[in-house]
Amino acid sequence: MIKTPDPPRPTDAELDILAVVWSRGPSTVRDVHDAIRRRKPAQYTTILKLMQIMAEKGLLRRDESERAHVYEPCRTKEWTRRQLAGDLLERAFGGSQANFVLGALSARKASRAELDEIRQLLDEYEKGTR
Amino acid sequence: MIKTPDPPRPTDAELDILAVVWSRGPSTVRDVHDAIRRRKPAQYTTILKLMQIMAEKGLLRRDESERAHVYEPCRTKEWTRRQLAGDLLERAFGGSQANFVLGALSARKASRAELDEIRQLLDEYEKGTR
DNA sequence: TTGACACGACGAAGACGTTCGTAGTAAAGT
DNA sequence: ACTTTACTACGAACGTCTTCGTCGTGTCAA
Repeated sequence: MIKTPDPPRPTDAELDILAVVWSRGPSTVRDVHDAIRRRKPAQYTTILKLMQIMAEKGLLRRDESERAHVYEPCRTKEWTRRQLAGDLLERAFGGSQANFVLGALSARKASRAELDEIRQLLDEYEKGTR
Repeated sequence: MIKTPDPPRPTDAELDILAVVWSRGPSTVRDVHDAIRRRKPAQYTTILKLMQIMAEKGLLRRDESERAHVYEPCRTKEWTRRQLAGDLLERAFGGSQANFVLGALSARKASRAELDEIRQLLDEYEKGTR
């Protein structure tokens, strides 16, 4: 059984691309380029090169059966988010989840609905680990 | 009134140094080097260079009145954590604080005490914004 | 068939991050 | 006085990230 090694933490530009693929599903370079272009100027070949590198790194996998290759993430959104959150949690928050949450709340004002959502999430989490 | 521009996001190596200064308070290069050395091999001049660069960037400020310069953060731990959390929140979690919290919880099992701490934090947060 | 177009491959440049060796200098010990 | 030690400063090397231009090739329409 082949154990694919964990891909490295995505860089900033790579995360932008992942965000597009997460929301769009399997995408071509053109799809991603069009999406990113809406928010900031970017050359097509820049996105292409990045996605090729991401495929090498194991962040994306690609289907070459069509002329325009179709890319999708190797790892789920949840897996990658967990890695990123865990990394920041350890490195900047000393592993304190409470401080981590406080960081998120102080970064941006949370709505009432959002707070309720978090509370519900905590309840379910506790239920699951009990 | 002079408005010092926000310093850039600290890099990985820079965050290691900030973590030391956060826990130790104002420190010399030697202090930081000794602390970091305990966890991984590092040359003294590597730490020195990094801290000099951090001072240029506005991440650290230094007091040169003593022979061994004393460094301290320009921004509070809380400010920097807020920046880092906010950055990751937007870029990897689409701004969803609930998903952000879920990421933290799934990265590492939370103890009962930690969950309670988070709940209390939510209550106080809501009280403060009401 | 030929021209316009879309696509992937590739190389290279420039910025940045990280590491370390060397040099210069002041202080402290012998 | 002289040597050793503890600092800072600096430059250089190396890798990584990001960006872009160019090339070759396949596709489609006139």
